[in-house]
Amino acid sequence: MYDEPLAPYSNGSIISQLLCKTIHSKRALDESHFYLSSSAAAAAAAADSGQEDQSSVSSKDSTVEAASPVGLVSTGGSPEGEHPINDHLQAKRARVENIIRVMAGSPNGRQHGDGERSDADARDAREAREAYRENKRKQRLPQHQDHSCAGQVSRKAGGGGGSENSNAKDEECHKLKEQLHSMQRLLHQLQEKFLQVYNREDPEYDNPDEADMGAEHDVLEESSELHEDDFDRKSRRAAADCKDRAKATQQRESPNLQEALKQELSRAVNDCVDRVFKKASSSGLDLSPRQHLCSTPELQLVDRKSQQASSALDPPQADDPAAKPRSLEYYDSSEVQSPQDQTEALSLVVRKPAVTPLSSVTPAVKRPYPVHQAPFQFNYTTPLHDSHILEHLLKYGPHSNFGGLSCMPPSLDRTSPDSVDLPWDAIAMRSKVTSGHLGHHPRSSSLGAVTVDNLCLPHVKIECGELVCFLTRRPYIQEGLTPSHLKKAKLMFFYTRYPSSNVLKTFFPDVKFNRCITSQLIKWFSNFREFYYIQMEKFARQAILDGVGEVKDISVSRDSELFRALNMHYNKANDFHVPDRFLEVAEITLHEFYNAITASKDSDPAWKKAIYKVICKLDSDVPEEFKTSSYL
DNA sequence: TGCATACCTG
DNA sequence: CAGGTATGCA
Repeated sequence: MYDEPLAPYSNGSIISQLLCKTIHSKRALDESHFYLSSSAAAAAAAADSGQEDQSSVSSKDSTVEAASPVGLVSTGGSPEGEHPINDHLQAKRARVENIIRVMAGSPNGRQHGDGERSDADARDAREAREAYRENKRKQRLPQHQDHSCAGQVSRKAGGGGGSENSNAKDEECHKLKEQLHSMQRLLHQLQEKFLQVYNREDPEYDNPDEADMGAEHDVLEESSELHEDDFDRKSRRAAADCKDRAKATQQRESPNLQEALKQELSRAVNDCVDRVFKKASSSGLDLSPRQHLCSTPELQLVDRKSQQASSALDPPQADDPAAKPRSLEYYDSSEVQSPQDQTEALSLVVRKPAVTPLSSVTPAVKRPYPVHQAPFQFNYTTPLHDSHILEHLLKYGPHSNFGGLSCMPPSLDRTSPDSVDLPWDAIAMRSKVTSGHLGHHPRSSSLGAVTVDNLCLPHVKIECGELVCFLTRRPYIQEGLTPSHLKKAKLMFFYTRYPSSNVLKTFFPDVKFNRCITSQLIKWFSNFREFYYIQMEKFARQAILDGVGEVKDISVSRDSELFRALNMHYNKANDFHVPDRFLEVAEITLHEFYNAITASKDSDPAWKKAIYKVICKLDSDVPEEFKTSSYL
């Protein structure tokens, strides 16, 4: 949808085009306040939005705005309107692109120049932008305001240009505005992230809510030689700098804005990279990306299926329907067998010798990133394009990646054979352990999401809720019972109606048993029995009502109504073959009820107890397969 | 008493 | 299915 309107500006990336075309109109948009905190912004925005179509007295920004198809200078709104300022804008374009490149990879991450930016790059940028906007659309309520604003500008433009020739033009204008919005959001997010970078460098977070987000803080803190006051001063100064610069640039010309952006972004990124590496190296951490981030089975799987690598390794926006189920399988199959190993789960996380060269892991990478690249690059050993990385950065910020890195154990047992393929779980758990405050923290889900996303697990697109679910219910030893456990219990009921606590512990090895959990499990089976016996009594009475004269005339087969009722209850998905023995037991139970009822024993309040006593002896052994939770 | 289970209810 | 209550046993 963006191709068409941008076609006339095809010699640059979309980012360039957008910047070139519309960066000066930013103040007409609702997010203009991003650059400043004073009323000047509102005034400027109001002035722009209210007058730009009526007067040419507006600032230079408005002049540039005119370069867009809706402007005054270029009457027809043709692209030619740009030419008078081409050099100027191209210089800015190059700088801003450089900013993005700096963020997307290391300064030397890009190996080709601006002129080599391909259509693919532009496409990636567009996709990233779209995906980003898509994400934000769900997160931001005031989003519709953006659209209305854009719509206003668009309409306004049509009238101001005096050219009513086209809905098409309006449409294009509208699209451009939307794109501009996206870009501005991107920039907005960029600045926010970098402000956060500085803020979080403060060992004493001002905002405790973000404490768990700053897992890197733990790392930095350990070996930090900087005095707390230094951090404090620095962060404050940086924040103030940003605001001042933004304000200043708002009031001055756009080159300054870009310069400010460039400087802030570059400085923040570089600073963080340096610091992380410095601290990491001084504390003996191995931040080699391959060791930590490319050793998941998913990636290896992808490696084997290199043809599908690009799609499979696409960042989260590439929805892979099979992704989550597969992840769950990995999880389930990788559980530890012994509850005692629980504390060892940490060591299960990232291991796999992972000496695989980066290039072999990511065969699609055309320009492999150096090892000493920007931190967020660490987490992308996948053939991501800059735009993807940018998106990632915008979504989670460099800190997020630092957080992910810092979640990595200081010393990994890379030779550990029981490499577990569930980095997110493991990481989450480690985070819980190392940072100690992940547990029920409201922001824990964010960290989890970030961590997940940083681990080269593009297929692991986990919603916050799901992640919380994971974090709370399934480290390697289960602390709570899940629907899967319930299902398993139900299937076990086909074998045992009265499982002992030992049996339960044996067949739920991934559950950390405590009094509560045990009670819950026992309660489950109690409920199962309850339903079972209710059905038995019901069908027994029905048989009697139906005139069945003899017990032997009562049988239970897979076609029986009774069996269907039971199967529906315990094996709803009907994906489990109910053992014949269960049919036998059911038939016996039915007979017991029939006999008792026909013998009028049901007048005794405790008449069922005798039946229970019989049935409880009919339990069979639960198959060994049930011991593996992956059986589910 | 404390625990386990059955029974009842929502 | 879980919570609450009742019952029975050691």
